[in-house]
Amino acid sequence: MFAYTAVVAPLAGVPFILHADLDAFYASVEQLLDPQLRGRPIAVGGGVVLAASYEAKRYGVQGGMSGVRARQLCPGLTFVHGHFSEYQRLADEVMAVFADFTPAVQRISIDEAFLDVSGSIHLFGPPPAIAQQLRARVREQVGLPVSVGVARTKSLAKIASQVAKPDGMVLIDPEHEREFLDPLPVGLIWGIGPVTRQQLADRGIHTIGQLADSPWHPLATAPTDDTRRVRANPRAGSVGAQSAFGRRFPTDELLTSVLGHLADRVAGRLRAKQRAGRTVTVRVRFASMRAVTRSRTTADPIATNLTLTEMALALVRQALADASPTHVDEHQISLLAISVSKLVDQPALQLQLLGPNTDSARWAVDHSLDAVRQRFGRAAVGYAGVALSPMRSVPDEFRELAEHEL
DNA sequence: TCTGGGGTCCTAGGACCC
DNA sequence: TCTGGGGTCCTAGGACCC
Repeated sequence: MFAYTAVVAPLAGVPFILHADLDAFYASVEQLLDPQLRGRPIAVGGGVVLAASYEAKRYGVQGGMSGVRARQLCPGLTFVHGHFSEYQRLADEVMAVFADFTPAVQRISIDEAFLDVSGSIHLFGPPPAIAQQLRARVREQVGLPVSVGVARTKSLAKIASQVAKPDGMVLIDPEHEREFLDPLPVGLIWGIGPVTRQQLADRGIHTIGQLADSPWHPLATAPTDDTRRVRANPRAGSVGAQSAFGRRFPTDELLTSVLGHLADRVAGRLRAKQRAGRTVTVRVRFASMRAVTRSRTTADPIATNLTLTEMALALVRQALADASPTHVDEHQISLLAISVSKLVDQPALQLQLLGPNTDSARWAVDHSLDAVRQRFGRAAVGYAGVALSPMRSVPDEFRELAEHEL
């Protein structure tokens, strides 16, 4: 790992952004909770690897990989069950530490955040010193390793934190950005994934410097041109849920049971935050892995299980009817998803004032079920016709960690 | 052994209005 | 009969991120 150690004199008007990223977060928490796991290759999960420790990553084990494949790559791998509520609690503690350094904290997932520290310099010193204090406090107070990138823009800070991993700090000096970036692989740029990386590689472009000097430069906004601000607590623009279930024929039983379950999750989250949405989108993935989407926008916002289920069912049937499978693998489907967007606030009071239309009656029913669940737990009331889904590949607690604030 | 689940953003075409 | 251009909303697909 290399770092610019020169302390940068704060340039007037130059913003300083930190990107702080907890290292192998779930796996690090498991190693924190159980000292016997420290220094060993571990994976959280079972059938699917949800997270891997650095010791396991060295063998090529990655999140999303099947457990079988992971064991092939790393025979000494230890699987542990996740302590999901601990992940949330410890990550929240880390964010609280961040907030001690600046109010301008934008959390972008459970385990990483941007901080604008431009206004904190007079309190804590130059940005690299702030980054090191922050890392030390997270280590002492929470016990977890965190890597931090320091730079003039969000994109640059994000690149810097990746270079800093594991457990390091990297500053990109605003006066030497190109020198720093040029030798790095293009894949480090936020927004350049496997597809774009391959397209660039086909044209002989592998480094950021080569990209900057090429005609394809506009493919991605240059990290140095990034003007996005650190925004505290942006609200989610959509809510969704999906379920993968291997290959199955799209029978009425399958569609109603899976869509009912998904609609229950999505609409329940909307009601819990007094929100509703006007656009319903479904996604159908065939056994061939080809996926299609169908969406519909309504005049009235939706937040009830039954209305959402009905709309989703109609859209999925439409998608299946349009498909006319030419491929044998498109007679069966492997995933269904529901997403609701164009969200609006919908306080309960406001809904009651709308009068006794169908959806407000449904809303009242759902709302009382929500109340029962709040008191006695989710399992207390099953959705009509939906026993607990027999094909859940990932625990609900894990799903909840990925949910964004509505 | 086929490849989980939560999101965001961008593009492009068509409908519709002025 | 044929013709313009701008703006907004909706739909579908896809890349990407954690």
